[in-house]
Amino acid sequence: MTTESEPRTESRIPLSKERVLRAAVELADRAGLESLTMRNLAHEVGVEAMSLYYHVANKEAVLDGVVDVIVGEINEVVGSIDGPTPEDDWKSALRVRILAARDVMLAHPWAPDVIEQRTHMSPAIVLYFEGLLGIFREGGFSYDLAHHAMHALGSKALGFSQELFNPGNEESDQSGEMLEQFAEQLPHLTGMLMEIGHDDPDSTLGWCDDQAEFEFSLDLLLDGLDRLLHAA
Amino acid sequence: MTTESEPRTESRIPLSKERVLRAAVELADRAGLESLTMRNLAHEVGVEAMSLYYHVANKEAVLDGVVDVIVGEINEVVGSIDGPTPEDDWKSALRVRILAARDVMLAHPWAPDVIEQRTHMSPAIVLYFEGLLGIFREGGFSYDLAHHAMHALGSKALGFSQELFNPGNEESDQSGEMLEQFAEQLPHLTGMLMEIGHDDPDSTLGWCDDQAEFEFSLDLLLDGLDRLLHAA
DNA sequence: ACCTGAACACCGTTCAAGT
DNA sequence: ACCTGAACACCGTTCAAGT
Repeated sequence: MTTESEPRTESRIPLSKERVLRAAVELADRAGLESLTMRNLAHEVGVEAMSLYYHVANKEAVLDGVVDVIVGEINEVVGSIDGPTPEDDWKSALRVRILAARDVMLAHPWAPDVIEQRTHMSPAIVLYFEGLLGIFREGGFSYDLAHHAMHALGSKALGFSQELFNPGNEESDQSGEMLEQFAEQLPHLTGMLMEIGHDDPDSTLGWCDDQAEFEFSLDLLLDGLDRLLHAA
Repeated sequence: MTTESEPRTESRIPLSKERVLRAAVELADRAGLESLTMRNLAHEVGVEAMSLYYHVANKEAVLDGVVDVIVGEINEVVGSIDGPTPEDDWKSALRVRILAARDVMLAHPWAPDVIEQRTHMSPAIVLYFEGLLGIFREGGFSYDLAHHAMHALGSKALGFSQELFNPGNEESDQSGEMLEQFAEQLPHLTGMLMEIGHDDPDSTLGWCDDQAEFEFSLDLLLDGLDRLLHAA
C-alpha cells in the first residue's frame, strides 16, 4: 500500500533468505501453519509470490529454514543454562535442557507439525543432538546405550510429544458422543473419565500434551535409562 | 474404459462409502499417501471426482474413514490373540497386542502419517483404547496410573513411533555432509556413528523406526510402568 | 541483481443439471 | 437415487520479461 510514500527503513533493504524465514515464523505464529503459503508469505514481506523464489528454492526450503530458525532459538537458550554438570547428574542436566527446548516449542505451537514433516535433519538439529549426546556420554553412557536413548526419547528430545488426538472441538468429536451412547460397552474408558475428569484446562501444545503428562513420560524414560546405565 | 462392455460383477453394484474407503486404502498402499486425491480415488472406483461427494462429506471424511478401516483391521487381529492373561502378566499381554498392531501398521506404512493428522478419535480407536485400558486395569493399575501410561505410550500404543527424521535420501541429506565437513565440531555424533554404523538395512516403517528400536523403547516404558505399579 | 505478470498444472469443492 | 460437466477459489511453480 504505502510502499512508495514513506521509505520505512526495513522495507527499503532488499529481501534476503533470513528475512523471508523470520517473516515465515511470524506468519505461522500469528495465523497458523495453514496460512503459511507462498502467496501469503510474499505479501507479508511486501513482495509478489514469485519473488520469493529468488531467495529460496521452493516451499520445502522455507519449511526447512523455519525449523532451523526455531531450533536455532533452542540452541541459543540451552547454551546459556547453568544447571548441574552431566558428570554430577546427567538426568537433571538433560531434563533442564529438554524443558528449555519445550519452552521454545510452546511459543511456536505449530513447530512440531512442521518438524515431523521434515525428511532430513537441519544443521541446527544436528548441533542440538550433538549436545544431547554429549550429556549422555559425560553421564557415563556407552555410544550404544546413548543411541537407544535418543531413539527412545524421540520427539521428547526436542521438547514436544505429538499426542494422537486433539481434545478440543466438541462439535466434531465423535468420541464424546460415543462414550455417552455406548457407555456400557466402554466400561474402562467411562470409569477412567469419571474418576480423573480429563478436562485439564491447560493443554499447552494444542494437543492433550500438557506439561504434567510430558514430564511424567520424560521422567519415566530418564529413570528407566538410569537403571540401564547402572545395570551395565 | 470397459465400463459398458462387460458387466464385471463388482463395477455394476453402485458405489458405497465402504467401497470408497477400501479403494482409498488400496490406492495409498500402492501409490503412497500423496496419490490419495479425490480425483485419483474417483478414477480408482471408475467414477468422476464429484460423485464421491455423494458418499462421503469431503476429503477429511475419507481420511477419517481410512483410519477407521486400518484400526478396524487391528481390532480384528488383536481380538484373536491368545497370549497370557493380563491378570497373570499384563506386560506380556500388552506387548503382544501392541506388536500385533504394529504388524498391521507395517502393512500400511502411510497410516501413521494420516493418523497423526487426525484431530479426533475414530470409533475404532476408542474401542482399541478401551481394550488397552482393560489390560492395565486387569493388571492392577489404578485409573490414574493407567491414564498416565496411555499418554506415555503415545503412538506406540498403536504400534508405531514417528521418528523425527528419515534416514534415506542421501542426496538431500544435509546431515551426512555436515558430519563429514564438521567432524571435529561433532565429536560425539561422529564417534557414535563410527561405533555403531547406523546403517540398519531394515528400516521397517520408512523412518529410522526399526523393530529393535521400537521394542527397546516399548520395553523401557513397560518396565518403568511395572516398577511404578509395584511401588504404589 | 532483484523483482514481476501471465500462465500452467494441480488441488478440494459447489452447484445446477442430467438419467 | 445416483452420477456428471463446468466452474470456482485456491495451491506451488516455471518462464520470459521487466528494471
